[in-house]
Amino acid sequence: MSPSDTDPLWELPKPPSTRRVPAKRDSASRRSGKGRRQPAESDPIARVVVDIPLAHLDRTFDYQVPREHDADAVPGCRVRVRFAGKLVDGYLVERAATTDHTGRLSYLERVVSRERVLPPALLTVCRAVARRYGGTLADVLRLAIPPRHARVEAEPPRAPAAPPSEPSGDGWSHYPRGPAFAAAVRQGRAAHAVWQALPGEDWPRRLAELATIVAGQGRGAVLVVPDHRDVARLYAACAELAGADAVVALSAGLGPAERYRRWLAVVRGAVRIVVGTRAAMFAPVADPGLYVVWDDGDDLHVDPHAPYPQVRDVLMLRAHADAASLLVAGHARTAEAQLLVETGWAHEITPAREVLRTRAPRVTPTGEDFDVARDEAARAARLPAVAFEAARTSLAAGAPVLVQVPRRGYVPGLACARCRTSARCRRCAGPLLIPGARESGTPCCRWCGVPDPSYRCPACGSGRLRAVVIGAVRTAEELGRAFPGTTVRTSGGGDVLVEVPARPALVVATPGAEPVADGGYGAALLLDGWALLGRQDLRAAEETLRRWMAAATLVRPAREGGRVVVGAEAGIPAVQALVRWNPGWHAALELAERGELGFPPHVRMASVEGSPDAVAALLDEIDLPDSGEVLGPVPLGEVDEEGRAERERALLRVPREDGKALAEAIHAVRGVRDARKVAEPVRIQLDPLALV
DNA sequence: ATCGTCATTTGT
DNA sequence: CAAATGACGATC
Repeated sequence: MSPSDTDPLWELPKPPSTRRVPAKRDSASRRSGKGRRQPAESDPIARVVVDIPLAHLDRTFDYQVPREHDADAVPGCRVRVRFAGKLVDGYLVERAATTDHTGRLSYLERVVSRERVLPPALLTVCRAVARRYGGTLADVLRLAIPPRHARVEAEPPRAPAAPPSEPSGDGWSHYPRGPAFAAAVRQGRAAHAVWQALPGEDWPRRLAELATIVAGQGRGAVLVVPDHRDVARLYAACAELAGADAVVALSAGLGPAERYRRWLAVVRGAVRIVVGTRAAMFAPVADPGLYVVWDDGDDLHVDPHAPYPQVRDVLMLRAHADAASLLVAGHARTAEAQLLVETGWAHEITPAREVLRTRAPRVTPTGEDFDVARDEAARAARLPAVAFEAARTSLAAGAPVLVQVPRRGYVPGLACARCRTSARCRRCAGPLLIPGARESGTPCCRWCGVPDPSYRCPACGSGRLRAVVIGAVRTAEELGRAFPGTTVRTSGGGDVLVEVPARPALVVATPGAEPVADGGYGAALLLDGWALLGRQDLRAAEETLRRWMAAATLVRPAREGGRVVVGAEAGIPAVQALVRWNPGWHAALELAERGELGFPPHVRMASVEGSPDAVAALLDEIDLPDSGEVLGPVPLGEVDEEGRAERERALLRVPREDGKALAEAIHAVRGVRDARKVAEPVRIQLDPLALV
């Protein structure tokens, strides 16, 4: 403690004096020195979570509360404590009268501020998330609580918003179960639903209606979307309906001051509706009544920091803990969401078939043997005739055309040369690849490493395999030449358009970066289906459909001429699902298939990644439940002549019901390794999204 | 980083 | 056999 803490005059300039300064410092330091500190009279013990990411220190530690900090040391506040000789940050989670600790207790070094940044409900959530992922509470708290900004904390607090008047929620009448869900939310019942939005649906408005209903009841709502463009749209809708003072937007890139300012408004209970990207999944709204995740299949919903929590899963934990409603929403549907439906945990909210017919665009598949357009320039761009015609018609009608092109950098995989079925390992059903990304050689399983020199396609019996390579991205220029005189705009990478006007233009976008078109696109061309579907990833089909639907939903209804041309064979389930606009059917298929192959979400998996020695050591130490399996390890990245790589990965697999045991095993093995100060890092991720 | 514990070495 | 030294592990 510095003298300035006990002597308010310390830092003021002092008149010249003959008094000896050291004498004054002596008395000040003695007053605050260790020997002189007195414990608070009531509840002198503070239980503290220290901000140290070591698994064996993942518990609370007891300290004494010095009498002078008695009033400030409130549960949930930030503190500084001396821990093993070092000053570290921590959170005071509880005041108590007694301690179990037998040794001497240190005093809290400092109460950073009285602000209760870790209220009990947030602590409960963070503990649950840490348990769920086999991670530490300190790691989760870092994701959940933004860094302090002292000046912002000292500002006058934001005035609490008055409950907004309730909207009608009529927009939900297009969905047979929609009104019932809205009513359940209004009545404060814990309703769970998986919502499939209509094509062209004003989904920000629909979600804003639900959030406003909840806020109207004086309760809170947390709505999480993939990126900041979605945040902007959803925030605007909520602010319009509930009033700007009832809503905050939380997204990355706000800057530390503004981020903390808005977050403080939430934790202080001044706002009822939080709209944000993934970090907002922890937003500590008061009295939560509704949690929403939009487009839960988007990989942006996984936080890239340990323990890598996923938004849908965290919101499920919260909804359960708070007896709040949960809405898993999107145009498409993940296998995980389908599991919620099939187990009866959630109801599905799907559009009425007759409404769907009036809203969906007309979808035309065009496989590999398409008729190339006769037009010379279109031929050069390798445009199928139907695609060329659809685009030309749209442009002639004055409407923009969306062209979806894949991002670069997908890992090529192997598929049957005849029927295109993905090649999978016969032992563990992992994806087959030729090591070293070479043209020829023996295919090996990417998961368990077992070579399969005599692979035969289980679907058609063919023994020939072909690499599914990513086709060259058609450049905007190439397309532009097929439509001379047409404006070509691009959206993707670091340069993402939010909206385009209702004028003729070609809009070339990568998945996830499609701008919204004023009045809708006249057509969308989804031309690189093979590139998307051919990715050697567990989620390739689901992900492809999700991206197609995200693009197709921006197109006008068929009866207004809206057309979607998809560059893939009509027989492929994902194409069928798009044509019939039935993502639920596809998700059910996907889920069933994953069940047969022993994949998530029927099982829980964890990936273990690091140097070969480190991975081997960890696999040796981990105490898996009897039902657990180890797949691999297999090399990652470049492989030398003997098939060795710098890094390896193994997968752990358990039946779903043993997920808890898997998380506990991961936490335990981390504890042992951290305690031994094993330097070699191993990345352990539960429920990894990519299982390439 | 620092402290306490416990085993080992050293001094009587 | 007691005191000094040091390795180790927990860390309030």
